[in-house]
Amino acid sequence: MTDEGAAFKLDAPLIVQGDKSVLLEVNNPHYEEARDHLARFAELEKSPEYIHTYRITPLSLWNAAAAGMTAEMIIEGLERYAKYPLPANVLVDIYDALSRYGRVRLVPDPHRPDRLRLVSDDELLLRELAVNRHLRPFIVEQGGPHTLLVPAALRGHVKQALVKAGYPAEDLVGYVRGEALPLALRERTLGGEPFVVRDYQREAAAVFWAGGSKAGGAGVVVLPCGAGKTIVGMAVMALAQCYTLILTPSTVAARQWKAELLDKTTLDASLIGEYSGQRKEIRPVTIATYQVLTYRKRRKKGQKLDNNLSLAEIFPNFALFEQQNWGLIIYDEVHLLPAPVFRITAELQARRRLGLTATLVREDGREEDVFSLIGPKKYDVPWRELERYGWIAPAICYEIRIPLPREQRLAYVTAPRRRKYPIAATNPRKLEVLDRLLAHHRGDHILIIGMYLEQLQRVAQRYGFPLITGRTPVRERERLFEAFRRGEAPVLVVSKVANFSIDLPDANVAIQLSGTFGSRQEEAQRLGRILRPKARGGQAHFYTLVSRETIDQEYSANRQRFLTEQGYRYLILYDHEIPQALPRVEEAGTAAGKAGGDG
DNA sequence: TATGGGGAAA
DNA sequence: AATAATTCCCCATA
Repeated sequence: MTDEGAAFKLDAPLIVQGDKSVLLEVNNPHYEEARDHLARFAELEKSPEYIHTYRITPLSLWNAAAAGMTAEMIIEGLERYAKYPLPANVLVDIYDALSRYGRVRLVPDPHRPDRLRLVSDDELLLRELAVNRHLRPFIVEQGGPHTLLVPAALRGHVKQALVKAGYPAEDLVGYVRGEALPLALRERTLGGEPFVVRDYQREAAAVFWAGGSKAGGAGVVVLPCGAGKTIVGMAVMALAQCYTLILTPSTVAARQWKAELLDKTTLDASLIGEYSGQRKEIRPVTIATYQVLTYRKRRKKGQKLDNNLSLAEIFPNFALFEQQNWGLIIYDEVHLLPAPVFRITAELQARRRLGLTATLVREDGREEDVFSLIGPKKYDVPWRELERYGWIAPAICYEIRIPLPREQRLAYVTAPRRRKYPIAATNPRKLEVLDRLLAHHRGDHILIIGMYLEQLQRVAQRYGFPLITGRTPVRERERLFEAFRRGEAPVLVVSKVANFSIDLPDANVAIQLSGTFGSRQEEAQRLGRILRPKARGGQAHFYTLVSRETIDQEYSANRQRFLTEQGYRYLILYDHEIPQALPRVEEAGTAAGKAGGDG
């Protein structure tokens, strides 16, 4: 740092621009501190090799405000890490956004249970909102100079409108208690291991719960993969002591929740139900999949539009929300929440809602709905905090660029658009690099992942590794996973077998031969779930092999962003640098990931 | 109660 | 935007 008060600090990592984008230098010694600060109030937009771009938006600032940040904290941090003085308009906009948060409050109307009062000290603001095009449809009447009256049933819709209008409300209407359900966290798991809730997990639960007050009870806890979001959920359940509905992205996740609840809480198995395609149990604690909820009756030929149908008619399983007096609804992986569940959530504003996720960014861009309908961000923890205590150890990610041999190159350039990707993805030179990576990682637990079955079959045959695809029966999968876990079959070739969730064993190396078109978001999440560092100290590695100068390489840009968002280091290497540029396996744990591979 | 086909999702 | 594989749901059949 140069002397204070100076206009330029050229060794600082950030450039804050007038359009509210923020550039962050990756190779700066203060990169990690600056990233941890930025991540609290800005969204990562792009993350190529050297410069990451973040964007400060009203929504990202409101989330920061909800999690307890002030404008001063945000600005102080920006000033600390910025090369140049902050543009004046950025300062103004930060103060402005933070001052807007909570300037209007939604409170009960003591005389009319069917009404809510939208109140503010700012008379003029209320007048403005009364005629605002988003909000106007919901206003029943003016209830005095500091009050607008809105229908209680439209609580969620009113909050959505207020976000659109630029004045997110603090919701102080309160919640129903729900049917009581006594439960506690256990001090030892079923296996007899001591079970201790980590400080940040306890704190996240406490901040969400806010002593049971109306100020708490709805919002999102953001924690990286592997940081124990389920435990935060259980800790909240232990505070709430009520019937709880848990929504998860898959049946496997649902069963993991059940196993965790049995393992770490005093709940008896008879109190926990699974509501999925296979089972329809409704118990005091019920775990349902998003998919079973969003199931629609097949439409008859004649009827095309759902216009005249109520939500409950379109989605018969939404009835679940009414079948118990739920006091708490937990939305696991809230960034994957399907759109129809937002619609029902708008009607459920009187129930406490906890969202759990590693990232607020959604691929469909509906972050606003998470904010207004589930709730704002209540808690997050900087990466380095978690890493320092060894709670998480994100893998190092390598993108290895491999030229396309002349023959395939020819086919590639002449192929129609839709044939290009398969040609690039199945580049035969990828197998040579794979050879070298396998040699480099001899003795490790390696997963080879791809999306073209033919390519995977070739790999499996070449080395005699077992192959698992969607068609592999569950029993067979389990047998192979078990062999993998025991080290009898240290390398497994897998197609994009289902979220990897079927109890896929931990690996410390994953090699992706061809990427998926699906959600990068999910891809990044999966990675967190499967890549655990070997024993203690050993670093986990993720390699993506892409064909150089093809759309294969283009597609990886998105993946990069999501991986960086989840806290992974991302390095780009070229095929001829393998394996020299890789950290040696024995010292991988200590080699801080700077493999030094610049093209 | 298990199995398989069809369809939708994302 | 496009793309391939896979899951999960329901329902029909045994």
